[in-house]
Order: sequence, then C-alpha cells, then structure tokens
Amino acid sequence: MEEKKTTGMSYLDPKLFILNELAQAKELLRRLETNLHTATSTNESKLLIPQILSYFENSLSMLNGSKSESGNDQSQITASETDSTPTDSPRSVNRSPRSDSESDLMEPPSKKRKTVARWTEQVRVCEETGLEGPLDDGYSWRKYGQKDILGAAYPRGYYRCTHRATQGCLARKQVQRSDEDSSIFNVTYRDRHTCVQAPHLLPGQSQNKDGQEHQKPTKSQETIINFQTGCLGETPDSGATKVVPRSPSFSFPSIPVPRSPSFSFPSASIPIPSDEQKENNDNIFYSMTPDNHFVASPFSSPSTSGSNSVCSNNGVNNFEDGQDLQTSDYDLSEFTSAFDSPDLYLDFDFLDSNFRFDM
DNA sequence: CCCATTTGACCATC
DNA sequence: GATGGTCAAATGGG
Repeated sequence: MEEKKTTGMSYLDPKLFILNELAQAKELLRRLETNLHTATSTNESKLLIPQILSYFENSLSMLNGSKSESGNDQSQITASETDSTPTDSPRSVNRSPRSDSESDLMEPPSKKRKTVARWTEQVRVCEETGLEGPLDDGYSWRKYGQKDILGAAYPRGYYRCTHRATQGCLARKQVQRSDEDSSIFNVTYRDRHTCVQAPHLLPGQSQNKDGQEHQKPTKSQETIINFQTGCLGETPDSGATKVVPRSPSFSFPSIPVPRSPSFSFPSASIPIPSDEQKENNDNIFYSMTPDNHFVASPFSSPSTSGSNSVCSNNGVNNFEDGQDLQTSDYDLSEFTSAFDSPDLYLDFDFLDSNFRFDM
C-alpha cells in the first residue's frame, strides 16, 4: 500500500510546527481583517485575537527556546535517537527493542536513555465539531499499543508512523487523554518523521491510504504546542503535547466514547495545504530549499477552511508567561499582505543552527 | 485477503 | 519491584 506517498518532500516537525502556527495565525488575521472591514462579527473578532496571539506565541517560544539553549536540549531535537531500529528485527531471537540502543551508538555515555527528540502538543477540539474530524498532522499513524498509566484516568495510546516499515521512519507519538479535562488529549511526539509523505495534504484530508484514517478537515481543534525540550532525562514530559479533544472514535476503553469505535488517532493537526485548498485563493505552499530556507507562497491555512470552529477554548491556549507580543500595534493589513505576497521567502537558517534536523 | 486495531506479555528503566 | 514502552498474535473490518 502505498498510500499517500506523493511527492517527495518530507516535513520536519519543528519547522512544520512553526509553519503551522504561522499559517494559522495568518488565516485568522485574514479573517480578522475581513471582519474589521465589514464590521461584522465583532464577537468573532474578539475571539480571533487570542487565537492569533497563541499561534505567534507558540512560534516564538519555540524559536526562542531553541536559541537560548542552543547546544542543549533543544539541539537534541535531533533525531539522534535511539530507539530502535526498524523493529523489524524480529525479536524472535532476543526481543529487546531497546537493547540496540547500546550497541549502536557511540553516543556519549549518558547514563540516561538516549535523548530522543520529543515535544508535546495540546490540542483541544470542540466536542461537536471535533468529533467529526480527527486531527491530522499530515502524517499517517498506526497504533501499536495502549497502556494504562499509573495515576492517569485514561490509558495512553502509542502510535508510530505507518511508514516505519517501508521507509524506516521512526516517528512516534503517544496520545493520552487529559485527566482533568477529558476533552483534551495530550499528544507527545517523539522523533521526527524521516519518511516522505504527501506534502500537500492537510490535516483533514484523507491523506492516507484510502482515507481510512482521516476524513474531512478537522476544523475545530486547537493546537497548543509546547515545544519544549527534547531531553528526556530531566523532563519526562517536556516535549510536545498535543491536546486533542474528544475525538470521534478514540478507543479508550474506560470511557464511553460515543462515536466510532476505532479511532485512529489523529495525528497532530499540522495543516499542510492541500491541493484543493490551494485553489482557494489563499493557500500556503511551503517548500524547503536545500539551504534551509523556507519558501512560503501565498495561501492560507487549511485547517481553518470553512467553518473552522475553533473552540474558543477555555484557556487551552493561554500563555501564562504573559509574553507580550505587542500585536496590538500590529498592522494587520500589512502583516497579512506580507503573508500573501507572492513568494515570501523565509530564511530559516537560524533554525538550522538551533535545531538539528539531521537526518 | 489484506490491513489496522486490540490486547496480553515481555523487556528496559527507574 | 513498579511502571512505561514495545512487540506480536489474535481479532475484526473493508
């Protein structure tokens, strides 16, 4: 099955996240701008602002964090991972998935496990809307396990990239429903995708195979990315967690989830513009050049297409640190237009130095 | 028949 | 020893 392997562009998570955030912000800005001009939906406009701030905040925090700590944790976002090799290695002999970790690497003697790129995201989706469309981060995942976690009310689901076998992609993610707010799911990603997946697929588009895992665009979900560190040793959870709100068919035994029985856990919602969406005047086409540059072409973020009913969440996207984006002075028009400019070329060299997306 | 999910067991780490 | 993470056989759906 070769599902979606379309063109050959692979997205590196960190960058993708940033793009996602910026794209989302851009989309919201557009809407806001529209609202301002038309003097309509004042309420909506108010709701949009915090959303926009959130996206910027996420992007900035991620970037800042990496810079300040360059060399440390952040840099560990590398895939230096460990984990296993393509498990294919039949453990028949000696099933020890982790054992390889020691053998292969020459990494410095870190007593702890090897560092694996990790980041967590929190995504919340309105129940109503969320139910309809699973989150999708543009990647296809396959569930390989579920486990009850001590202290957690709900079990944790383990997913890995479906291309693991075919492309050796080691990307994985863990999905756990929030104890406090059952409508939120924390998604922890590990390792970057090294596989080539459909570039234009966007989160809701059935990028995969026959669309088994995903369906239509997911609209309402909130994505909160806490791109923190990739260091496991110290902060077990520091990583990216995505909170996914009640998903349609998440099969958590303990909870009666009225929807479909099998929830292929959605991947994170990283909107990758789809071809269709491109047709809408605004779509962003991201591409990465060999020299670490990001080229963004006009467009808009997909996920918001249509009704993007982003739940005006209650706080999921609050940034407590109160960093001020000073967006108040922002000239929205300018900003949005900048995004729309025909080939916004962003230089992400700095990213390169801070995040090691080595493959 | 093929593929994804479920689930119990195994293994490594803490 | 307890807990988390992964594997793989079993099961179910398309």
